[in-house]
Amino acid sequence: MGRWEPGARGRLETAALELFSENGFDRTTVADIAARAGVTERTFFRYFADKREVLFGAGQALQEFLVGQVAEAPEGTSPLDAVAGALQAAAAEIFAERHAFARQRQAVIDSNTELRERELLKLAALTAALAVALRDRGASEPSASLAAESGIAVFKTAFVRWVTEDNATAFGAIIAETLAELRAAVELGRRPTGLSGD
Amino acid sequence: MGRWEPGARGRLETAALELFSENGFDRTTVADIAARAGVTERTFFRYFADKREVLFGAGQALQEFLVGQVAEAPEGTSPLDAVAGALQAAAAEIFAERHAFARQRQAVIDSNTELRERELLKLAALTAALAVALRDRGASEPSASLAAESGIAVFKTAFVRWVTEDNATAFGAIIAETLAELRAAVELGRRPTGLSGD
DNA sequence: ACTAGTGATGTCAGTCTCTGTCATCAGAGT
DNA sequence: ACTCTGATGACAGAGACTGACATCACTAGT
Repeated sequence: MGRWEPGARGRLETAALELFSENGFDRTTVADIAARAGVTERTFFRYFADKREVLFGAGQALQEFLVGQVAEAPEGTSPLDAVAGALQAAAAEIFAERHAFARQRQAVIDSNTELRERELLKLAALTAALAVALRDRGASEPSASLAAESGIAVFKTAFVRWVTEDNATAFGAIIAETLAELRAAVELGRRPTGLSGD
Repeated sequence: MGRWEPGARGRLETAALELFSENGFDRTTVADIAARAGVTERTFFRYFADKREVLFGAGQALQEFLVGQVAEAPEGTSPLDAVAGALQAAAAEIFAERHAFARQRQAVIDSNTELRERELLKLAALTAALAVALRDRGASEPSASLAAESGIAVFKTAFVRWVTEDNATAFGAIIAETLAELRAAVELGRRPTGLSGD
């Protein structure tokens, strides 16, 4: 393993979040981050493919967790419910104790378009992985992708609320409410409304 | 207006799509594009904020069209139906005659992560704009965003099918089918399934 | 201990994206 | 002709990222 000061990766992640919070993403150079972490610019790029990636290391773990949860959902669970259940589990086991961290991180991301762009890419990858997991448990194709998309839409919407509200309302409760809203919104259109339609 | 050879913007867009198709996005430099278009690299960056943006000029027009359609939807139309109606209109009036172009463009985008990233950003902006349009016609907040997200999910899924299938099936028909699939997928979960839930 | 091997890091040179600044040039209005 | 304006060119430079090679600390084998 490493022979130098261990934990270079973690130091880089911490340094980056601090500097982005203090000075903003654009006004922080990779050289700045590397200096604070006590390594070289070159080393930064050995750990992270690009400057933005330093903020998204945890995404991989979340994705694996959610995919695992979907795979283990009780048989007979509908695709959307399987995703919703996975989100509930993540809310309890991953997000619950990281409200402060999530806020700081999200504030940085929201303040910069490039970072929001990367976040969307990560969410799209997550959506695709969930669709695969749903197919693996028997869902057919258009449904699997749509359930995954809907589930992530719920997650995005709920996450904004959770991070925005000062009093850290239980993330799981917000997810449940948001899912109900989605169902209501989609069902609303069921009744004929005079729109030309098909 | 321009005093030099007019249409610099269009020439840059054409040159970029050609070169990206021929050599790939990474192996094409902005200098290459500018040279083929008969301008300088500096001029490229006067028209487009960055190298990727040259492929997304049409997005703005599409967004305005869809927002306009949503605004004009008959009163009483549900949010999701308003979005679906707008998509139908766009399918007929914008996409119908551009199947070949859409395929080429999408092939380029799909072959590069950075471009897919930008595409996601554009779709997110579109989603946000639709949510605003829905609120303007009376939708409440969580519903507006969720309807917009769901509508865009339908669009994304349907677009993939439309571009993938060789025989250019009517885009509108695919959209209608996909919307029905979404409703089925979301309703499935309505019945209790033994999932812990709330 | 001595020596070779391994993995993480440093060093350096270079390409490409993107920006700021100033000069230039064609055409419109006077 | 004279000026004003808007688009473009020319240049310099910062910063992101890459490839190639050297180095150093520790490990394993002898």
